[in-house]
Amino acid sequence: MTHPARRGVAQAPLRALQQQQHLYSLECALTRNLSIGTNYGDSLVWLVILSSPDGVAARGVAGRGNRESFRAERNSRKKAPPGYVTRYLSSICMERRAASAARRLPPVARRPSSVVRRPSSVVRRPSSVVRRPSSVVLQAAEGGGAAAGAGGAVRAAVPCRVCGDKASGYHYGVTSCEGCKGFFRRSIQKQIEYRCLRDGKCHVIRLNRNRCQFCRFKKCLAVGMSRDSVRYGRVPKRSRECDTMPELVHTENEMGVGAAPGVAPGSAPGAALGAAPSAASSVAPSAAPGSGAAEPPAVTLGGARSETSPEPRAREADLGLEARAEAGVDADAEAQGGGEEPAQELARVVFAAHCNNNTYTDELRRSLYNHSIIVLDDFDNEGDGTGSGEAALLWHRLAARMTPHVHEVVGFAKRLPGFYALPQDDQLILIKLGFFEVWLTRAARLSTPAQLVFDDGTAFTHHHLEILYDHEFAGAALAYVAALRRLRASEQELALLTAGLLLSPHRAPLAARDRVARLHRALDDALRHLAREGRAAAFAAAARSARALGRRHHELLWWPRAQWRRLALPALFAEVFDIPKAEDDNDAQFPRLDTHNAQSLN
Amino acid sequence: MTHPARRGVAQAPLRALQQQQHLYSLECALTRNLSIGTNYGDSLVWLVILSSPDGVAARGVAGRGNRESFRAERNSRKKAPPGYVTRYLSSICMERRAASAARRLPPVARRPSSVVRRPSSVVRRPSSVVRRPSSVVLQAAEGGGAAAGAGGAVRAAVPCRVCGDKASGYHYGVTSCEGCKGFFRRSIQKQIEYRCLRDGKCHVIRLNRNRCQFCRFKKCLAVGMSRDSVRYGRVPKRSRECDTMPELVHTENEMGVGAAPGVAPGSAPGAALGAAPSAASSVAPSAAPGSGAAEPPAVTLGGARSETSPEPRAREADLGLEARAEAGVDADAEAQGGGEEPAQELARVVFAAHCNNNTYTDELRRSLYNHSIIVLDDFDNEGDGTGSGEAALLWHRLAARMTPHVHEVVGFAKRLPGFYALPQDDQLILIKLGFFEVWLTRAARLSTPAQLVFDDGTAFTHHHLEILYDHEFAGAALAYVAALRRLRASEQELALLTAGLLLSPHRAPLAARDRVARLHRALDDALRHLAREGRAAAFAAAARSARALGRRHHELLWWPRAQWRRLALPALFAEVFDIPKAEDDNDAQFPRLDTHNAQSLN
DNA sequence: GAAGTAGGTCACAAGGTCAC
DNA sequence: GTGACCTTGTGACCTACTTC
Ligand SMILES: [Zn+2]
Ligand SMILES: [Zn+2]
Ligand SMILES: [Zn+2]
Ligand SMILES: [Zn+2]
Repeated sequence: MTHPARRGVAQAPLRALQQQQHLYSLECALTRNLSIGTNYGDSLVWLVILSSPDGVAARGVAGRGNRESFRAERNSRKKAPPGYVTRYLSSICMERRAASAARRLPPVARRPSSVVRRPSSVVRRPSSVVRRPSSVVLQAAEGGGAAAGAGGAVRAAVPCRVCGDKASGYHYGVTSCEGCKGFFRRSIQKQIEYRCLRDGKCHVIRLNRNRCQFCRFKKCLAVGMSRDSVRYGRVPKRSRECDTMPELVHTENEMGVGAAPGVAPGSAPGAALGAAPSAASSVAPSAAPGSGAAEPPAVTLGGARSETSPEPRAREADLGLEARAEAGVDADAEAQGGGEEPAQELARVVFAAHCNNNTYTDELRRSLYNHSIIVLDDFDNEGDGTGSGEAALLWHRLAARMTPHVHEVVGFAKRLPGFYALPQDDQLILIKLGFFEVWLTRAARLSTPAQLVFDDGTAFTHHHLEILYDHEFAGAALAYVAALRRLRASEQELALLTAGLLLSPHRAPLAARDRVARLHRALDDALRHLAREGRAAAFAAAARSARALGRRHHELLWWPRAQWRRLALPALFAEVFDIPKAEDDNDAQFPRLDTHNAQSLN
Repeated sequence: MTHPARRGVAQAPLRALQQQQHLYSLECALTRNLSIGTNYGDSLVWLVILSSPDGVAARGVAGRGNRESFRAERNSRKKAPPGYVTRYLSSICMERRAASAARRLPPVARRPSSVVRRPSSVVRRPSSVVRRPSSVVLQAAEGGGAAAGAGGAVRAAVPCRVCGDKASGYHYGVTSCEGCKGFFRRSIQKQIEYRCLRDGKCHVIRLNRNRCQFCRFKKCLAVGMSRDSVRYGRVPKRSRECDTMPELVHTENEMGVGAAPGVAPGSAPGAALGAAPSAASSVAPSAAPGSGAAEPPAVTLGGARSETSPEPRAREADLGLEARAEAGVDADAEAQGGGEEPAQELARVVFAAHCNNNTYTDELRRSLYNHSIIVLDDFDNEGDGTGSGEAALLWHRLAARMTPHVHEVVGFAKRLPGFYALPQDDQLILIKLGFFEVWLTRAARLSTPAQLVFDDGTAFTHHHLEILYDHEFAGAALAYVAALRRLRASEQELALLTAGLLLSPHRAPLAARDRVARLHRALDDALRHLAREGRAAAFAAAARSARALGRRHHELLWWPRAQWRRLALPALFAEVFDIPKAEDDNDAQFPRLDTHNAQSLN
């Protein structure tokens, strides 16, 4: 665990005290829960509260058998030059044995040929140190092999998440090319200040990546490059793909909800998995139309909708299925827990988890509205001059209100059947990437089509969201909220919906993807069972929208990531969103992007 | 649950806080504290890793049906339906009883406070053991649902003493991860000489362990890694828990220290562990990093003196270590609650309350400094133009870090003998007006004469304070902090001092002023008793300073009070400081008069 | 044997280089 | 400034060996 995946996604500072006693009783936990209601600060409390005796760790990996090893590992020989690909689509099968055995095999003789290599370079190295010949050799070998493989053809290269060029490995936490790797390194080494001459929305692709440093760097941050995400050393064996699940990782950013045209800067096809070909294909289409001048983005866009479901499943846009809520949804009433069928059983458990870890209730909403607490802060009337300052303030306001919910979501997740048994890294990944989606979904309860209302009665309007993120996202988020409201989902449905968002098997590098997929399916079934009629489709659409928003949100985090030092956001908040923070490093700081255009206040 | 409660809470967090809290058993409280202790505690990783769903144990995916596993779940849920609601109100009632009952008994019970307390430390491992990660198999074990109840099997991941990553075993005498093990091996194999590019105080954690070899190696040595500490072969049956002991070693180079001896920054004095010392010495020279140059020297604290106390229990002891020794207080020691004289008895109770509700411990301080986490945000380098914007941001940063402590102070107050019996309004007043003073006093533990350090490692300098308040106040606050540090107060003394600040009879409109006065006097006596010599006078002076600061602070709050709408600070924070907030005007539901309530008290 | 660690291995990525 | 190429450190896994 830990390693690769987590490293990338997770930042774990406080590990220091790892130990934890456990003597809390459930009572205690529940009780404690009460206090959480309030905002802020409960943080730590939760930690303990939820702890179980023995603390822990349930790491996944099925009990006995490792589930059959699917394709027996593609053998040690790395396929294409870069073997990283695999990393993303990790698999669970942990057959240590098998793997090792395999690897142990013919290490394949690496021919020393290359040793000779250009002497010149060697010479200049001042560093004394004994140099390991072996490595050199290897490298050389690699090179050669790679070339060959490439020629072999099909092994399509994995694309750089930033510019789409052929990636050379996993750099700074992201599959990227040499160019972007170098660029990012230089950027963080010296305090460079970039500036975009245009609107700060340049599309970054291989052909024009050097045209706007600002946007390139921004993109780097958006896809998650960070010094904190570096992964050293050999990549854990386990990460191997198994059951395909071609779900692309990120990539398609539909986010269609808002109806707004997706921006899709993130493009960077996540690599359809072993399907080198597939990846290629995905690209192709795009290329065709645009003639490729400078718009690879088109790709994503197109992909957005198409993607998996060609069928009429309500597009998120239509999420607004409206649909009468009645539908006897509350069926759940039979909580009496008799021997019901699994779906119901599951629904009940999830619902319980939801109730115990959620503050955005209808009741709260009523309370807020009743007292007409909803307050639109007249923030905007204030100094708008300093775009950056405004954004900073807003991020803090957001963080202050969102942070407490991290605990809730974690608590919720932990009570979801099967979640706790997943590898810890997976748990972290799921939470980090799913948090926003779940939060937004929950917040929808309180919100209105025009504003996102927090549990303390304050709210953010489209204007605020626009400053925080960008115009499109603001619109999409509010649209999602509105659509969800129109759905009039019951708490039970919401519970299942959010649970599904959390246990989303599509998240990038999940080690136990299949298990997650199974859990997800179960949740899906339960939701479908609960929501009769067309509502099921509506929920599915909502989930898609939420995911798209989540992906986009993740990218839009580039701003706070770049400004982290100045913002100094709450630790937990920073952690969930992979925003660097003081504890993480003492030196290197990110270059400051000029905040102006950086923001999409246009 | 939650909801209902939350509603209430939302309206009056503080009040709610007060009311609840109590029903937790001491156990619970203590436990909770644990996590809090580390402050850092609030990390996502921790949230996920350390806890398990409430009591529910992890359950693997059952053979085939996830459904299966799902089913298992519920028994844990003792309360019927998601018992939401009601919980809040009832709890309040109950708590009344419970509270009184609790209070009534001899505080004695608090036994192991010491033991439990200190989180990080050591003892942790309840169960068996450290299972090396490699044994993946083991991990998998939990597959069966049944396991849950048993609670067996699951073991927490043991952290690397050097970087906090997951340890893979006991290497070179220290529980460490593969990375650190390999790093240390290479380091001692080839005589490498590392150099720190900074001040030699880099915080070493998984995320940045590769950024500074010098500091990593230093840390390795500090925690006791050494070639001759190796332990071969199977581990003797029972010797288990011992290996953790070493803990204290560390390098506590409290600020003061660092500068001092110029040498061995890390020095790892005590090195409770065997081997370490020798190694350490060897390093120091090479590095001689700090060379004192840029240290925050001045600080009086001789710090280094530190522990050495071999015995295990000492650890948390160091908590109060210093003074404590002489005072013979040794609180816990006598936990057995013998019939001591009232003053001591009181001191003990207060100390316990303090320990259970305070994050600003010496340990944390050591940890922060040790890792030189202290980060001066370069905020000021940013746009200073917008004074207002800057201030707003700073207020948010302050609030984000201060808010969590409101809970602590409330918790502390509630455990103070007599406090809970006071009229609720008095309780509120005391807390509202005393909070800042108590907080500042506690924060002094971490701070330096030049900056106010928060528990997340970030800090505010005079400059920042000046922006928040004003020049004079900034200076006075820092001066107070410095003075307090010079006093070298033990935790026991600090506990009594802060208790006195809280139970200050001079606060404006107290209904039960006389009672408060009485309580205050008792505390005062206890403090005087504890602090012999002239220290008593010093403490009295400190208390006066604190009060003065508190008053001034209250006045200086005019700014955030006036700007509340734009700031939208966290609810709890706003409440303690009587800053208007959205919910407040609901009754009036309309106008936003800025200054509005605020002056309720005083 | 079983349990458990030092050391070795070598896939991999951070950084440095230096023609462009 | 960029990025193909190279050097070197890292750390996941193993093997060999030690101690119970
Ligand atoms: Zn690229
Ligand atoms: Zn641009
Ligand atoms: Zn380590
Ligand atoms: Zn260093």
